Amino acid sequence: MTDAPSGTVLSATCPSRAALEVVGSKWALLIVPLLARQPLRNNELLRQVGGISQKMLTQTLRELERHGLVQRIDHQTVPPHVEYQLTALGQSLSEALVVVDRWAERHFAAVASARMAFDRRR
Amino acid sequence: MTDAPSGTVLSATCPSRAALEVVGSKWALLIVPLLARQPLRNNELLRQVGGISQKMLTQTLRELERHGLVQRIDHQTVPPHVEYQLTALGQSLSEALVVVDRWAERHFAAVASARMAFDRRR
DNA sequence: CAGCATCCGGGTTGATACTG
DNA sequence: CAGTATCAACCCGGATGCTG
Repeated sequence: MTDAPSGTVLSATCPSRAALEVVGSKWALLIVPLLARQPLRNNELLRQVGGISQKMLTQTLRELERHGLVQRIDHQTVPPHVEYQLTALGQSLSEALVVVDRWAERHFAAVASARMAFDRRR
Repeated sequence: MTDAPSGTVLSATCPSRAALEVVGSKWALLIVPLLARQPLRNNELLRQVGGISQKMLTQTLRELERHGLVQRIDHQTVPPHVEYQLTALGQSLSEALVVVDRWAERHFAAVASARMAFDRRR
């Protein structure tokens, strides 16, 4: 990402930026809350997160792992048994996301109707 | 988006999904908190949000407006003077986002070092 | 079961130029 | 100042097929 030319401010500041990248991912937003409940395996995630492809799942999980939010636990058995669970850092994030989730649930209707009203007048 | 085949659950549920789209936008996450402080004009946003292009800015603002989060105020003057400010709905969202922002600021270092450690072992 | 490699179509983004 | 239009580049993400 091109770094902010001077004049950029506060919440748009570099530090938050980097961490916000994590949140920017549509799928991460869905996966983290799921894992907050309990560790899950690849296939379970595949099922529970509707509409995600195997590719995107692995990709997102890797990214979450990379950012220290998720821990990959390979039980080293045949057939393979791998579990994903949140790290302490991941859990702290999930607590923040819960707030957003709650907002989404509470205000979903308002957003939907705003959108319909807006689209109608176009 | 292909809708979730049965078996999908809770936070991955339709309602949250739709509202989460708003949050999914990288730029919205930066713009909303900025507007929470005070209404801003196009150019001010362009400056304060580092790295965004005019196109993306307009596009994101339209989307936020469409979702009922931002209100566009055209003062009908020459030269043009347009301000963007959060609606009540937008402000309620910003409160949720503040939590995420705070998380980002607080845990930025941890994320960064996790990433470096991860990348090193590749 | 978990996951990688590959191909590839389409949506998203940036650059540039132009309008009111 | 605020914004649109256009075009090309790029990357995302799905589908498929294969491995341990």
